[in-house]
Amino acid sequence: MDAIKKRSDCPISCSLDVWGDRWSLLIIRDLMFKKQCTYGDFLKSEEKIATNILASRLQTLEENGVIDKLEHPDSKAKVLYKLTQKGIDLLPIMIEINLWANKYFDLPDDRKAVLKEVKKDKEKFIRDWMKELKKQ
Amino acid sequence: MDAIKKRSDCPISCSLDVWGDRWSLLIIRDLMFKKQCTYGDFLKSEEKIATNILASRLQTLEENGVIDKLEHPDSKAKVLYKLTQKGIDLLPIMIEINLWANKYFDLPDDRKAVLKEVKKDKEKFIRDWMKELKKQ
DNA sequence: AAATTTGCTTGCAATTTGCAAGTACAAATG
DNA sequence: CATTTGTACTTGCAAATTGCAAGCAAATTT
Repeated sequence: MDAIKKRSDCPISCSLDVWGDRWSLLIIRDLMFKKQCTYGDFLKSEEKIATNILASRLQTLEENGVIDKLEHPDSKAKVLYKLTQKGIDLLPIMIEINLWANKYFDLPDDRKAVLKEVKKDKEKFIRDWMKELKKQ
Repeated sequence: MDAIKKRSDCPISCSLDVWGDRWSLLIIRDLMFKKQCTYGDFLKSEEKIATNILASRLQTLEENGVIDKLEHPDSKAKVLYKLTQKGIDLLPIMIEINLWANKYFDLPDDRKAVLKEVKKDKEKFIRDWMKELKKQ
């Protein structure tokens, strides 16, 4: 549906064409924290994404190979969304966004605590978290 | 004009509220490569941003302290835009986006070459480039 | 069998985008 | 010094996107 409409060959531009809107990275964030989410999980997030926007973003992210849909083990009515390797590889970007935000916004204490950990050994943190995300 | 309409206290969400649209990071990219740009320079970029969108984004980025306007030494008709420290601090995010894009898109050769350099010593690359950006 | 949950889709008003044209001021040109 | 050109925007408007509310079909629970 959302055809591939590359604006240029610039890496930043290409990346933005995939996830450069106000919502996609929040979906990806949810999947990084929670590993797997249902449609309803995304709707429950703090930012209150509209259901039609969510459906549209999930489709685009899937079409671009960033996320995957899979059957829920408990119920055919539910759908599980998870990150692909391409999605998992966005983790370093996520971390850097967090670190930037930590410098320029006043974040909730629990977030600040995590970022303190990140700073101790960024490489290791990313490596460990990626391993976690790949587990399933 | 664009009032501060935070969707949540999440660092990703706060960051997206500042530069999370299809154009802002391209403006920031231009400033990272070229250090200083005029209004016309931005318009010349490959992605062909519309002039009204450009004006609106420059204003929002300035209001959020990411970029600064300054007088052009040669002419009062020209305006120079540059990154603030807050803008310069987006460099690690930019680098990670580049590295991700390098893994999943086929980039122009010159870009690939730079990223090969980056990978040799990411920390140093960022440090050196930041120093360059701070020079003026 | 009826009610509820789940993952969407549909309709529509409001906002945002994108294109084209216009404007005001500065600077260069003749 | 009058006119053209350059620079940084603004304005108008159609088209696309967003966001809210309601609807819907299949699966599950009661």
